[in-house]
Amino acid sequence: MVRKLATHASLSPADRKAILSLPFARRTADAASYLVREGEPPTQCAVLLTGYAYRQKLTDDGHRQILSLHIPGEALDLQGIFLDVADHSVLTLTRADLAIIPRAALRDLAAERIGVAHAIHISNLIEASIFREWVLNVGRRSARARVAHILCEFAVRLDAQGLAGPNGFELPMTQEQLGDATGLTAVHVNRMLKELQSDGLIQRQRRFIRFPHWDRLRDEAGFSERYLHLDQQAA
Amino acid sequence: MVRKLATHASLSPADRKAILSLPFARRTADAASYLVREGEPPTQCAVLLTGYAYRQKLTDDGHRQILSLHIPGEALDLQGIFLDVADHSVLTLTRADLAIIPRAALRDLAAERIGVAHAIHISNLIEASIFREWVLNVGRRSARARVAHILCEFAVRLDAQGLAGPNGFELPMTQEQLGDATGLTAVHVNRMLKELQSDGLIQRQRRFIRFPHWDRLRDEAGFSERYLHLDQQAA
DNA sequence: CGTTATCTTGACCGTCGTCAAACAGGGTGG
DNA sequence: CCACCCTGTTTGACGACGGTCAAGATAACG
Repeated sequence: MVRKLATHASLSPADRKAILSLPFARRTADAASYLVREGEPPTQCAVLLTGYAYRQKLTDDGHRQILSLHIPGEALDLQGIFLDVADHSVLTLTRADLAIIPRAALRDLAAERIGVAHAIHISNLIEASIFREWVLNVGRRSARARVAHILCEFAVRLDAQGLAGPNGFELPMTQEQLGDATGLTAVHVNRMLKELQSDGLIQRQRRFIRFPHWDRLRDEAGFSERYLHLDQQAA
Repeated sequence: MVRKLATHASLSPADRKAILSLPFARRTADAASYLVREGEPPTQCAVLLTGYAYRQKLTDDGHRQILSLHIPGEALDLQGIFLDVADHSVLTLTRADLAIIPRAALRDLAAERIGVAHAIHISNLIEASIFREWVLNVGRRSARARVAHILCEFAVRLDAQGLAGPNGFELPMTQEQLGDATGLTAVHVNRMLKELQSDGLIQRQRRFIRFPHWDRLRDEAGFSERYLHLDQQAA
């Protein structure tokens, strides 16, 4: 369960054993519960065993921006290990099973085993790359392309984790949340989804999404998976 | 000159010597010259001795988004060291003096000296935090607040590097570039600058900016310097 | 000086936000 | 099993923020 932690980006020889023998506590969290709170010092790192999560920031007048999405198997606060105060919050999107690892244990492990530290570093770098893509998405793309783009990213990442159904996936978020992730309002997200649907680029039933013409959607979104660094070499 | 590389975020004992004895080549680059090109494998890391730089990404229909700004003393491609292919480009904003360090040398040093690797890691984490703030800025703030915010960030970072004049600074970018950084058009950036000016929040003469009421501007921008992690502890 | 990039301003327009109401689904309790 | 409610989705009318286009003004630069 914890083994997916770092294999994503970088191989570790028998560092794996050390990771697997980290102390952890299992916990189940309801949907919409805080795992990290902006402004507080992080004390732990959670690994998503099941369920989804996201990060957010608020403007001082209360507008929310979602910064990233997290799918099962991902570690959630790998940068909080090394930063003294959280600059954003992390919340569950759905009910989720977590493995909670104390921050100190991870720090110690990283200090001892350079392979582990490196794997964490790579993972953080890839996340940073995703933030950069989101700056572009929210800053320079049309509403339609933004929505298409986030669907593409989600689909490709699910697929990379081996979680994608053969012909679609369940999108675990409301249109309100989709709006906060794309810098739009829920109403306008709805308009775009309907538009993509009536143009035949996606099919929906409830929150289950299907892509009849993946390549056309990809084009609309201007999506290129380069930024996900999926084939990043092991170090 | 290279010593500023990592001291920003984390102390290194006599790792400093190792950093200072890295091989490097000095080079002067004109304004608007590419240092890293999206899609290519990075081969080097440049440290900005003088001059300014920025990172950018393009949509497939040619719109540009600026992702971050870099001021003298900062290392420019500290994540390219560990990623196999660049997901964005890095360019100079002005004429700049650079110290070019081969990628392999830095990798080797990081592999040998865990303190150096850690310092690079922290630096990358802080950059990631800045990307997150930019997602928020571009996604959820009004045009006026976006422009105010980028001015605040630039001022505070200059000040942290000891480069701020007592009462203002030279903004080394055109309004077009300011637009690409904030997700706006140059025309609208101009409108916002004039508005901020006539409201007395900034003073300008040419590209030199002054802040008569720093706290009011800060409020307008919704700026909090937490995300810059300026007082991040040494590890 | 002339040439070019940048800044500035105005008029107009479109994308997207706002407000509000109707509608669907999924639980819960009677 | 059905009323009820709550959250989320859908739709329409309207308005505003910011984009577009174009022209003129101001530097910088050779």
